[in-house]
Amino acid sequence: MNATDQTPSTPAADPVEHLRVAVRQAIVAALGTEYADVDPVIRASQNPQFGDFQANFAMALAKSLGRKPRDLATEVAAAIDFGDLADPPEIAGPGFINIRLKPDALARCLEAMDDDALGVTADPDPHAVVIDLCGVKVAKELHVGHLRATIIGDALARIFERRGRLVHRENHLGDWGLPIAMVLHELRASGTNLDTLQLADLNRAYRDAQLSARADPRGLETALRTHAGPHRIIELREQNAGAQDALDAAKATLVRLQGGDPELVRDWQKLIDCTMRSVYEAIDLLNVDLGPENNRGESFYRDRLPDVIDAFARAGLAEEDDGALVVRFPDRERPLVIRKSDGGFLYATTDLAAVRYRVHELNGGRVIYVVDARQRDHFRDVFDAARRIGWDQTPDHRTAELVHIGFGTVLGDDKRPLKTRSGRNVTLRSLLDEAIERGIDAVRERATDERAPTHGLPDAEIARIGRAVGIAAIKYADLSNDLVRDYVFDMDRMVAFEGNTGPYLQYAHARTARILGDSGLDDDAIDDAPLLLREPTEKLLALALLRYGQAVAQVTDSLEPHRVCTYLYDLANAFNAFYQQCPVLKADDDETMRSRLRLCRLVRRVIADGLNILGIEAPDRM
RNA sequence: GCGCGCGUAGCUCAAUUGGAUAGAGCAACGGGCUUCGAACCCGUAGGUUGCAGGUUCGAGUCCUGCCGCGCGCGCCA
Repeated sequence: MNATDQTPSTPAADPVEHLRVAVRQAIVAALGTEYADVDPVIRASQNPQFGDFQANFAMALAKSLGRKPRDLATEVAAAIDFGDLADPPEIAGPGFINIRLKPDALARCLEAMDDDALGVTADPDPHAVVIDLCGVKVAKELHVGHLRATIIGDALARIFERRGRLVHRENHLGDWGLPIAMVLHELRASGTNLDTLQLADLNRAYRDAQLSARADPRGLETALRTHAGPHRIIELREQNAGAQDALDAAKATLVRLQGGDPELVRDWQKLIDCTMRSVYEAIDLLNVDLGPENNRGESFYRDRLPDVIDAFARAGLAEEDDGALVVRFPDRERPLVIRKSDGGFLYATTDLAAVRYRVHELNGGRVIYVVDARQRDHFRDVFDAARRIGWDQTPDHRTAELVHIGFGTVLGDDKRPLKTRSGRNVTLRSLLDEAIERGIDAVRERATDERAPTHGLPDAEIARIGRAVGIAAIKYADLSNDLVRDYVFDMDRMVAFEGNTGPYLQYAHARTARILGDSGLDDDAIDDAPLLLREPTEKLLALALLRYGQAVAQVTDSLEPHRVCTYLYDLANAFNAFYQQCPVLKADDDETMRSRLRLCRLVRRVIADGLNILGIEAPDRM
C-alpha cells in the first residue's frame, strides 16, 4: 500500500502537503490567480520558538513585486484559513510565516502515516534507474575502495526501490582487459591447477604478472648516464626485455581469448568464478543485494565496440589523431580516445557502449555511476560524448540523466589512503572480519548484564546479533557522511556505539521492540488506539516521524544517502528523549499506554524501514 | 602549468539545497538508574565557517581573486 492508494477521505500523512495547499490558496486570494504557481516554500522549523513549520515564500516574492516582504507576508497570512489544521500563523523577522499545528491535526497526520507506506510516496516515473556499483576487477581481491562503491550503490538502489522504481544494479566487472590476460597467462605458465584455484593463487598470480611485466627504462637510462657497472646495465636490459616478453605473451593470450579460443575461454571463466566466490562472501557479510544476475562486465559489451566506433565516425564526431580515434570537446584540451592507434578499444569505448545499452535497452531515465572521485574527468568526457551523439535519449525521447557519484577516499588515521602497516591495500575482508569481531565482543559483553534481553542467549545467537552490529557500524559510518568527502576510517569510533552511529539506531530500535514485546498486546490492540500527543517529547517525536517520507524523497532526488542517516539519528534522538520522559508500560492509564505503544510501534517501523533502505539490519535485541 | 574536488569547535562530522541565534558526537566539566535496557537522557563550556572582496532583505552555501590540502591530466582500467 502506498499514498496513492489511499482514499480521498483519508488525510495524507504529510502535513506539509496540507499547509502548502492552504497557503497557496491564501496567496491566490490575496494576490490573484496569476500567482497560483508560487511555491509557498513550506519548511520544518529548526527552532520550536518559530513554530512547527514555516512558509518562506514572502521574501523572494516581495522582491519580484517590489514590495516590503513583511507587508506581503502579513497580507497573505491574513487570508490563510488553516481550519482545524493549525493555529493562526504569526509573522516574524523579515517575513517568515510561522505555523503551529493543532495537536489533533498532528495526531491525524500520524495516524494516516501508520500503514505500510510510512509516509513514503511512490515515484511513478516508469523509466528504470540504472546503478553501476561495486566495480569488481576479476583476479583482484576486494579492498576498501570497493566497500564504498558497493554499499553506496546498494543503498541508493534500495531507496529507489522503496519508492517503487525499477532498478537495475549493474556490476560492471573488469573482466576483459590486458590485466586479466596477464594473470591468465601467468597462471597457465606456472602450471596452476585452475580447478582448485583459490583467492591466494589469484593474488599471487596478479602480483607476479604485474612484476614480470614491469619495465624499468628509466632505471636503465640512469644506469647508462651514471656509468654504472656493466653487470647492472646488463641486468636492467634483461629486465626490460623480459618485461616486453611478458607483455607480448599476455597480449597474445588476450588475442586468443578475444578470438574465442575454447580452452582459454574455459580457463578465463574459472578465473571469474574464483574471483566471484570471494566477492559473494563479502557481499553476503555486507547484506548487500547483488548476485550473478547483476553481472554485466566489459566482456558483455565486446561485440558492441566496433559499432560504437562506427557510430561516432558516421556522426562526424570522431577524428584521427596520431593513428588513434578521438572525440574532441569545445571546452577542453584533452580529447577522449575511443580507439587506440593499434586498432584496440579502451575503457572509454566500453563505457560508451554501456551508456547506450543502459539508456536504450534498459530504458534508464537515470544512469548512476558509483565510482570513486578520481574518475570524475573520465566520466565527464564519456557523458558529454554520449550526449553529443544522442545516446542519452530514452526510447520514448526523454533525456536521461547521466550522473557520476564520485565518492571520496577512505583514509587511515595518518590522513593518507588507508593501508596496512606494510603499505599494502587493506582487503575488504580483513576490515569486515575485524568489525564483526568487535561487534560480537560488544554484544557478548553487554549480555553479561542480567537485565539485558540478550542475557543467556546461545552463543550462536549472540554471534549473529554481533555480526549485524559490527556490519552496521562499518556501513553506517561510511554512509552517514557526505559522499564527496574523504573520511577517516576509525574502527574505535565506529564501534563505540555513541553518537551518530549504526548501533545507536539499532539500540533505539531494540528498545521499541522490547517494549512492544513486553506489552503482551498484539497489533490489533494497538491499531486504532487514539494518539494522544500531550507531552512536549511526544509532540517532537510525532513531528520527527512525519518527516520520514520527505527524507526518503530527498535522497532519490539528491542522491545523498547520508540525509537518511541524519534523519534517522534525529528520530532516534527524539525517541530516546520521549522514552526518558514518558513511561509507556507504566503509563498512568490504559489510553495513554496504548497511545504510546502505538508511537513506539511507528518508531520501530520507521527505524527498521530506514535502516533497511540503507542495507542495515535491525535486530530485535542486542 | 591546466582542470576538478575539499577547507566548519581541540578531534570526527552535520547544516532541510540561499533562511532566523552555524548544530551533533567524541574529549572536558556538572546532573539523572530501588520505575519500561544508562549502548540512554538533561545541562555547561567550546566558532572571525581558510583569507579578501562581491551579489541581496538574508551567504557556511552563489560569483571573483588569493592561500592550503588532495586528486586527475590521450591511445592503462
